[in-house]
Amino acid sequence: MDIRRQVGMNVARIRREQGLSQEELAFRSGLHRTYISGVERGIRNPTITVIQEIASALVVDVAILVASTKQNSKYSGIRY
Amino acid sequence: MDIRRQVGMNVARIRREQGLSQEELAFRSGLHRTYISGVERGIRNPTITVIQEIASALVVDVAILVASTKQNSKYSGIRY
DNA sequence: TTGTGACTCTTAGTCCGTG
DNA sequence: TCACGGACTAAGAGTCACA
Repeated sequence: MDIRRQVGMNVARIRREQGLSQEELAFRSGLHRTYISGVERGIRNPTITVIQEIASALVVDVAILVASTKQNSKYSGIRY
Repeated sequence: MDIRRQVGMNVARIRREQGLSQEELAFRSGLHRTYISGVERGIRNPTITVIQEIASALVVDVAILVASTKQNSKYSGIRY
């Protein structure tokens, strides 16, 4: 599983859970709307600082964004 | 707390726990030794794919490398 | 509201060294 | 064994018009 797709799926899922548009997330994270789009689709290869900014805008830990879907599909199963 | 330092401390700590040199980790991860050095010191801004390669070489999950564990700050009294 | 190609500018990442 | 620097090439950051 490509880590970029994994991060993208997590960002998109959490963003939707919070009822945000890509544009709103872009504004909150200080990134461009099309860049957020690229990250969510897994075609961008973001640096750790960018991921940090997105995580901050979503008010979640960076570890949540890089976690495999299998682990965080149900929060109950997470082991740290 | 700078996420880059956080990742750097985690990489350095886990690498030492496994008794590996920077050069050995560089070889296993397919990255350059000077780059590993920079990541550990927090002066590099690695992409998510690079972090995954390092995580793979250390046989840990990516989430472990980005985790902000309070244990790290007082680990061995290291000053950064 | 989001996807996409095509950019420019900046930095990620390599390779040569030294102390 | 590692920190650190200079110079370099590949790739990411960041933006836009348009679909």
